[in-house]
Amino acid sequence: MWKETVSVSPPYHFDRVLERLSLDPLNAVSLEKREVRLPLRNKEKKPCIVTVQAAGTADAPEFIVSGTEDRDGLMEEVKRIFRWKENLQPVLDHFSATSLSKLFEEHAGTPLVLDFHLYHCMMKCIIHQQLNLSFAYTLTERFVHTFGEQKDGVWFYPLPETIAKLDYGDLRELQFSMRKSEYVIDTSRMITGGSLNLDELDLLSDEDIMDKLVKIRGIGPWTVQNVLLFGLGRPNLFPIADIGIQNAIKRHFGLKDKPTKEEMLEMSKEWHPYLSYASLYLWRSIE
DNA sequence: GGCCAGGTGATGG
DNA sequence: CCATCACATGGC
Repeated sequence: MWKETVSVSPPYHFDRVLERLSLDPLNAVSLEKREVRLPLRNKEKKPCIVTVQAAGTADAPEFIVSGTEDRDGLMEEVKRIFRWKENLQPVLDHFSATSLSKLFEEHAGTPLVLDFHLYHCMMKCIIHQQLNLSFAYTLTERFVHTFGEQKDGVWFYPLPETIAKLDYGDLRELQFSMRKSEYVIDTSRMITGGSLNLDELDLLSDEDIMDKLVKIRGIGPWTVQNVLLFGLGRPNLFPIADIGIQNAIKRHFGLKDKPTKEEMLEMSKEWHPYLSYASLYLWRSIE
């Protein structure tokens, strides 16, 4: 058993993080205890639960992180997932003079929190394609409950090795479309077969990752942008094709119709180089 | 019941 | 290269 206290640069509003995590029924969040139990894997891919509990405030953020083994490796994972090495103040300053200033006042201190594993992120993005959020969560939940594993009440995503062995029919039974079944299983087979190495992805630029991943059947620009954003934590992504972003912009600016791509590109110019935060807060505004 | 959903690939010009 | 369409199914 290990336990560590970590201080983070303010502002960092962890209760908002928990609130967002709790939207996904798969996450083991306790708003009362101000904590989340994370399903992480150590280097041997063994499931390890790590608990992250808020001990401070948004202006003096502090966390108590605890686990049972592999302290150093898992602490690094927690810091990566919660972006504890970043500082949100420059982001806040940047947006105070933009068309999103009100949004950034409202969500001040909300960090970009990553999915717990890159593979999970990729599968989740494929599953979420072209589905309403509610049904998307249902499908993801079935996927994890059927092929993942549970430990002390925390669900662990399946490994690519497990999914690569499935038949398309196994996912069809969970009400995946045939196409979605193919995308999920075929991509998992590429990973286990060695033609797609997720561990090397973070060494590449956004553009190189885009070029590499869109070649894969079932992975288009929207999916890659989401993987860059929520899988790798890249700071400057704006998923222009995303219906949620479009609706959020329409609402934020009081537009009559959804914005065109050209309008979105134009208004986003002043948001560089922090487009990912603009995207995140726009999403938050309609959740 | 009809339209839309945090898209993508296939097809046809 | 660009426009259009099928895809599966739930939610409203």
